[in-house]
Amino acid sequence: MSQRLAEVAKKVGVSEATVSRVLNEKPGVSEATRQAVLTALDVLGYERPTKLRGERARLVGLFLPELNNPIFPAFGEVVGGGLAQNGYTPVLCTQSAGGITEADYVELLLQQQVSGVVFVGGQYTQQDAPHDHYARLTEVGLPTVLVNAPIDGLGFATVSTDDAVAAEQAIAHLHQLGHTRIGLLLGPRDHVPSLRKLTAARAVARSRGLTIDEDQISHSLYSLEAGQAGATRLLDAGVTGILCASDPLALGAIRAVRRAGLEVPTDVSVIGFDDSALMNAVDPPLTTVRQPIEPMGRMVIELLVAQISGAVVANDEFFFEPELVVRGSTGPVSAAARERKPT
Amino acid sequence: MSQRLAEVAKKVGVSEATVSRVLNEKPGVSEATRQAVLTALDVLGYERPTKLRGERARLVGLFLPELNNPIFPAFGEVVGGGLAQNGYTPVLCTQSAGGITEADYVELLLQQQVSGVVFVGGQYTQQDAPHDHYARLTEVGLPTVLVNAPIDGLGFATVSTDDAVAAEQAIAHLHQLGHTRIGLLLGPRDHVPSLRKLTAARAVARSRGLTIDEDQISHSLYSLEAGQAGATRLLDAGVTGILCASDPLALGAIRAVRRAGLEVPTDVSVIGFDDSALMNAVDPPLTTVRQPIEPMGRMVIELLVAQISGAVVANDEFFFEPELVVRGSTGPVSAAARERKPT
DNA sequence: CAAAATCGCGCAAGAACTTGCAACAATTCT
DNA sequence: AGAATTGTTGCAAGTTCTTGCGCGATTTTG
Repeated sequence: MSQRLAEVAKKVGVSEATVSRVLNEKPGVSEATRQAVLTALDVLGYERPTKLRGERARLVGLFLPELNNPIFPAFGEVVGGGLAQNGYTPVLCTQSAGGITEADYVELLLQQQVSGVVFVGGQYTQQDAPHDHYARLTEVGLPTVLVNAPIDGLGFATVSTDDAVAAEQAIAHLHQLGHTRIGLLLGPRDHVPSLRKLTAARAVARSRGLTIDEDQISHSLYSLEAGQAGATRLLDAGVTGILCASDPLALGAIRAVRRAGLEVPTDVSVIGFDDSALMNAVDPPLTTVRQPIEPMGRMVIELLVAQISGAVVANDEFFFEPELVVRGSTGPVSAAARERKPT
Repeated sequence: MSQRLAEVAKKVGVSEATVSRVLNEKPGVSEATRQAVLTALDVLGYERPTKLRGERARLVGLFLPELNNPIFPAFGEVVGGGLAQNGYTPVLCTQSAGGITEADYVELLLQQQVSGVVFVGGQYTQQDAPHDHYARLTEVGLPTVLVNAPIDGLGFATVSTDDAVAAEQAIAHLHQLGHTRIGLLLGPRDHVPSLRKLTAARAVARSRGLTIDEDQISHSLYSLEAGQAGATRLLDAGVTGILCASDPLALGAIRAVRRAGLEVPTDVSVIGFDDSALMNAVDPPLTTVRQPIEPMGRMVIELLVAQISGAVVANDEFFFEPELVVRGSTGPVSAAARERKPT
């Protein structure tokens, strides 16, 4: 490994001086020789010093928790597109089971000298998960934007859907349809957006004279199958309307309803959350609370780009109002349903 | 910018020698001093030489053409997970409109010294798109694996779903149900997998005494809306069964059928392709030809890892047999449908 | 067609970085 | 307590890389 520069020089048949000039973008080297040197550099596995790598690739880390729930690819598309338009290249980091951890990804991105990081989901959304690696980001002052949950004490700019409004709209919709026993199908117990929905739902319910007991709340993982299992428990508790924390959970709930020999929305109404792709094509078309991902994505880009260009942005949490999209999975509570009792 | 090392040394209050030792991970430096030097390095914006950036991040570029069609996130999940299990970090590259081109991404990955590249889709699947940047990959001998279409003359290992078998299964299924006027809703005219399906479908149709005329073939972009438009044309031609080149196209076709005042599958049968997520939850549940993405993904990983570790793998195209999944969007041709004539 | 200008390149001096060695301090052993 | 051991650091010599200068080749100009 010794005599690296000399070795390259010998390979191309030029002097060390010429190689050095190529490496430092100095003038006085013909294009032909320059290419020859660069080729030899690659052939010999010589790592080009950073200066030579064109202008620094302006990379931005983009964390998506998973790709199964279509809302995350959708966020990825919006944010990734916005980054590209601003001249940044998104490096998508998805947590795949058994693989690389979020902390590993953060180190990796720091090594790659990324210009910034966007988290659309990750450990920060779960209170009990390790949060230590986020401190690394503040340490080196890396521009960072979070989506849908803040991290206390680290002062990251955050862009969130207003979960309280979402819960309020959903509960109001169900209540107006005559539902009084409403179940909540949420994510894990320490998941911030789920907690926020829970708190808001309880408050709204109370103000409308309803109660949401413990057995009307189900925490599960964010998969269709887990949703089906959780919803089955809720049905046992006699609920006639289910508010779900994601669209896949809602699809699981619909499956659970059918498995119980009931129909949606005749016997049980189901509301999803996200309005991810194809939710108008499922059976029945899903009533759901839409996250305004386009404006949120634009805000994320704006905050990130501002930080990268050195501006000190307000490290507030910016809330975006969701929108209830009424389709076919909710309806008036039926007489039969009103009779149905907890088992 | 001169005297870089000396400058750092002065800042920390040690000799150049010590800084040099830290930079090269040499022993004989106390942990405290090491940290002090590293901090000063960051503070002064000194770019750490690559050696110091932990062990080289083993990156692998993963090209997905888009994220709207759920089959691509699904591929991403399988391949990304497999890479992680083998100690590689996937860098997902998705073509976002107006942003960075595929050629740019390739250059970027080369600069980042990736260990290999996987293409799940991209310009190589379209015969008329520029292919020049792929030659760069062979030039530097970067391990590369393609999915679902080969590139002539460059000798990349390729893993594909057998489009011929897919077309055969779909046509056979429709024919058995009594359909004789079968339409093809395909991707762009120069899209290799679509061409392969077209060729195979025509051959199978001929062997069964059917014909597929020009007006029974529709080429469009791969979006639900484009599919709807294309399918409308096919319905005008009087087809009773439509074979689509992707699931979103099939959903577009179903929408077109309904727009025409007809029903699926009573009046028109629709077959998708991919069996992407949620296709059993749409209305009606979609009959589709499943791409075996799990085994394909494993093969991709195997081929890539073998190449990275220096093995010379056969640059063949490996074909995987798809599987017809019969659900609710196909049914026997009705008397009314048989009467329906081209407009 | 020759003189002049320009360009590309190697030489060699010097700058930047690495490393063997010895000095010094802290700790452990006798 | 004193000696030995271990670990940390700076000095200075050795490598490796950068750059000013001039030579020769090629192109341009009168």
